[in-house]
Amino acid sequence: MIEIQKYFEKLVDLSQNDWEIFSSKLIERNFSKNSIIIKLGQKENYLSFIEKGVIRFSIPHEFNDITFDFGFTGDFISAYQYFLSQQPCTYQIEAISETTLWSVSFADLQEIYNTTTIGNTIGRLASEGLFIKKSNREISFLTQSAEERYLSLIENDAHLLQSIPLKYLASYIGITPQALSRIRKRIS
Amino acid sequence: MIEIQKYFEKLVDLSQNDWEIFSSKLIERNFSKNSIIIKLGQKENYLSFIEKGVIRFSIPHEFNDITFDFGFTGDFISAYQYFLSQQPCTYQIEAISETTLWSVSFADLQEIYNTTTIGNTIGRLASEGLFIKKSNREISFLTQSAEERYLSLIENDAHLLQSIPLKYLASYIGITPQALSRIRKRIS
DNA sequence: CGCCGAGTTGAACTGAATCAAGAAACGTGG
DNA sequence: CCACGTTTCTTGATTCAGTTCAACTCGGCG
Repeated sequence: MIEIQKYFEKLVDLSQNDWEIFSSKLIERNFSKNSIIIKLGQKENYLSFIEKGVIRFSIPHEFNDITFDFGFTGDFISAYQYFLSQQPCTYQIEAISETTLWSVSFADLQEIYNTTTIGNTIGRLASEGLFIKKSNREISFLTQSAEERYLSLIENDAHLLQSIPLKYLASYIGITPQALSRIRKRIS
Repeated sequence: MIEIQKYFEKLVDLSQNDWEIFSSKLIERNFSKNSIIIKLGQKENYLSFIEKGVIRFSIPHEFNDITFDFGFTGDFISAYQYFLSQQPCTYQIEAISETTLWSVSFADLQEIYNTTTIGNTIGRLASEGLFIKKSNREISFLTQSAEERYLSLIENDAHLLQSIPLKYLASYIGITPQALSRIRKRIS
């Protein structure tokens, strides 16, 4: 439970009591490479913290699927709108590498909201962070070329991207694997 | 104050008391066509409801600016991440048509959170709605062509878009005004 | 060993950008 | 209320980034 504790220490002033309540609700979940964390049509019952690993979010589209997001060690992840609404997911989450998650269930999170002073802060930070991530991505689609999007991607997370197949990166950027292969060749 | 009351009646069960507290904090603000609601670099002090009008969000980019969002009658709007963080805005909000807003200040909203049972629901609905809007937009950039994005745009808000100059729509879709002009010609 | 999916490379094609010029609409001042 | 200048929209010609289809290579795995 090292990473998640570090995460909170950096962000908020967590009392011993609050941390004990919160951490007692955390469930460790392990996923092997290429296994599915949330299947299409399932309910999302967890808000999860990535202790270790890389995951991808995808939606089915025509014959392939489209990768629209990644999660790395130290990120909070969830099929968030479906977690909140408790409706079946229209997308899928899977582990790209060996992954360990600390997960809080929907019911336990409600309890945390009610019994700790930090609960609402956690919820707010989660949704705020997700919103900002999507906002930045919107701007990148409007202002950057595919090549520029690729460059800012590797600039931020160069080492993390080693483990991600090119075809997923291409999809995330919004181009075909062929086009990304040529971009890599051109800039190298 | 007709539209905003209708909005809440549809969504949540608002007690007479809560509504009185909430509505007593609402400030009416009027903007003429092409006037600026939030200037670049300003602090966003309000979460606002559009009683009537059309607004656009833009960021400066090279010589023009880029329109990345619109707000219509019945929407909640704010430079939300800057409202939350109380940092200076990196984008601008302006009225495209004659606009009336009902605005709650940051300080008053904190008070509403503390004194009404509905406060947190309002905050959650606001951020949830904003997150879902951005998520849908992300998918549209990954799965749709410019023409398809234009078609789904006019499908949803055909009448509202009459008042919006083509160049803003083009920018929002992610293409040049010339390209949108040609798309319109082709599909008409 | 042979197969299969992932990545690379090539050639033809296409949607959109860019540069440029003209037409239409819009607002402002006389 | 019209005349003028400015901005917005349209249209054309050219260029370019990325798609599509196809063939080939490479590495992992049964």
